[in-house]
Amino acid sequence: MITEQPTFKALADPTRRAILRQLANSDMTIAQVSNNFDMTRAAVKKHLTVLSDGGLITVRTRGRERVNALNPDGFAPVRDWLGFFEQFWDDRLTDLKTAIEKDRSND
Amino acid sequence: MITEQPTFKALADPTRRAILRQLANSDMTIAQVSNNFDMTRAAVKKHLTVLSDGGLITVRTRGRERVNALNPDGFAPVRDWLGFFEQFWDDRLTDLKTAIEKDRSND
DNA sequence: TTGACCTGATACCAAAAGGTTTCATATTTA
DNA sequence: TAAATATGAAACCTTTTGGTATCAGGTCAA
Repeated sequence: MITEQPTFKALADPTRRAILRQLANSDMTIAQVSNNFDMTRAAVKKHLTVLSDGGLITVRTRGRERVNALNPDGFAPVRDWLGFFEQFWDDRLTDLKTAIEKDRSND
Repeated sequence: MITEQPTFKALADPTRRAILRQLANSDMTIAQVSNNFDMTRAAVKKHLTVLSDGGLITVRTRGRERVNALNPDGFAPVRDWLGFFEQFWDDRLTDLKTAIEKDRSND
């Protein structure tokens, strides 16, 4: 609801996740990214816009080109969100352990 | 493309992520989950189906009720996917460090 | 058995998403 | 300057998505 929504939305599409993997290897212009997918440049451009909105990539201008680059920090919202659950499970395990210890002391 | 798509898709909706947080606290029937959201039971049921398809929750029958529970293992595909990028960045840092060391040895 | 209760499933709707086509604009470069 | 290159943006189309309303079926309790 806060600001994590654009990130999760950006990751929901398989084409966009594939683009991110491409960008992990090297920065690419829109045309370069387009060459790797079976769709028009306009469609790829839309995906790049969504990825940018989600903070997962950055775009810099180089002459008439736009160079897209992965933004490692953009993954933070997702990692944090997953972290909530992991923390939760850790706490649950701790509680379970405590309960067992307590039960043993009652023997 | 493999089997991670249903998981990412399930996480893309804010209502579904909210449901997961609810289920982190305790297992709930469809009716119980519905009480916490401003939409019909049918709509919530659809969301639960998507979450189940994504492997993020499990559903067990208890009489005439369906009890929905969080499935911790369901998050693995997302963690693994994120892991690829983290591994990648680690390698990049290692390469950078190596390059710097090599450069220094040339002084 | 008979209601009351919990859920499944279907039909239907409006809005969003993913694509394409087309045209305009900015940069290079011959 | 002119042509080629790289992109932005808008209009349009089809499918998916998130929701509702409605009805049928299984389960519990009096």
